[in-house]
Amino acid sequence: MSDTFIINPSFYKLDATLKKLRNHWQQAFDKQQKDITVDQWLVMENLYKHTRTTHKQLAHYTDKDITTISRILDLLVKKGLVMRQASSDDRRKVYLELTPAGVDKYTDVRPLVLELRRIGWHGLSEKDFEDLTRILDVIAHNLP
Amino acid sequence: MSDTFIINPSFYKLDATLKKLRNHWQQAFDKQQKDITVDQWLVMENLYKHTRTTHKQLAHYTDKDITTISRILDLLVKKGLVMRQASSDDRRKVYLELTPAGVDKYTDVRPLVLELRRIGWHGLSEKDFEDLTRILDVIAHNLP
DNA sequence: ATGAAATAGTTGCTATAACAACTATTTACT
DNA sequence: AGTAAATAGTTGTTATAGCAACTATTTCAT
Repeated sequence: MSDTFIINPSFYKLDATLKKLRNHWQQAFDKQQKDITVDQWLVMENLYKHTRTTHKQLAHYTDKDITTISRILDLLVKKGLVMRQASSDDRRKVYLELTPAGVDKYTDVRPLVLELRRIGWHGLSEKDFEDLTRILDVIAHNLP
Repeated sequence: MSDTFIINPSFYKLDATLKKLRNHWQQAFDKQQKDITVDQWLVMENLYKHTRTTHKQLAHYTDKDITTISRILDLLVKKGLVMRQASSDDRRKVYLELTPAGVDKYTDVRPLVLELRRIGWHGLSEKDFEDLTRILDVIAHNLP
């Protein structure tokens, strides 16, 4: 990689694209009155996929800080979409579960999310997807 | 783009990589006691490049919300790195300028930033850089 | 010339992000 | 057994992000 590219900002474009993507998703959520944020959706998606999950595991799945997970869950619990259940085998642990209302919310929002992904990838090939994945992996791997 | 890829989360990996990148930069800044955040650095870099800039222009350069710019500048002004100057031709406008201390900070931090970019791009080719740029542009262009 | 609309910037509010400090509990060591 | 270390989770604080509402000023329309 020559210095020409070192001169260019490296995370600026990533940041700008991600913000645009996130805002587009959020506006679509808001327009359809889903009453949920993009990150709350990401958390719920993982709770749907992984049952009997702890805060720590969820933080790993979503690549979020455990403190951030704790606060997002506060909001989801307040909305009645998620339940916290104290573990009996290890009393430090708290298991997380979507409530019936949470499952309803998931099935309600899911089609919109698939459509948004379709829009985001429009005009890109599978090779592009693989390249993007690989490049991001290399960047992440370059960091300790 | 087949449905296989639609199933995969689209912004999750972008978000995860960006967070890792940003944290690595921040930790490097902190370790060398640069006493500045990554986004504050991005703002200063643009103020160095573009003289007599307004808040609005700076928001455009950095792809940040003007309210975010307003608050980042509050911090930079408090640190004595940036000066706000009321415009005489249009009294709504405020011109921004690095103070001498701000220029010193810029020249102090700049080499570290170049090194961090070098690390981030390690193992990637110029073609990778071009592909990444193109793919991100297509994604951004897919959104209204 | 005057009122409406547009523009530049700030402030209030809520959400996400990261670090540090904290509580409670469990595991490991001797 | 008893203490130290590790682990799960919460809370406090600061920064960034975005929206809405606001002030002050300028431009536009008639």
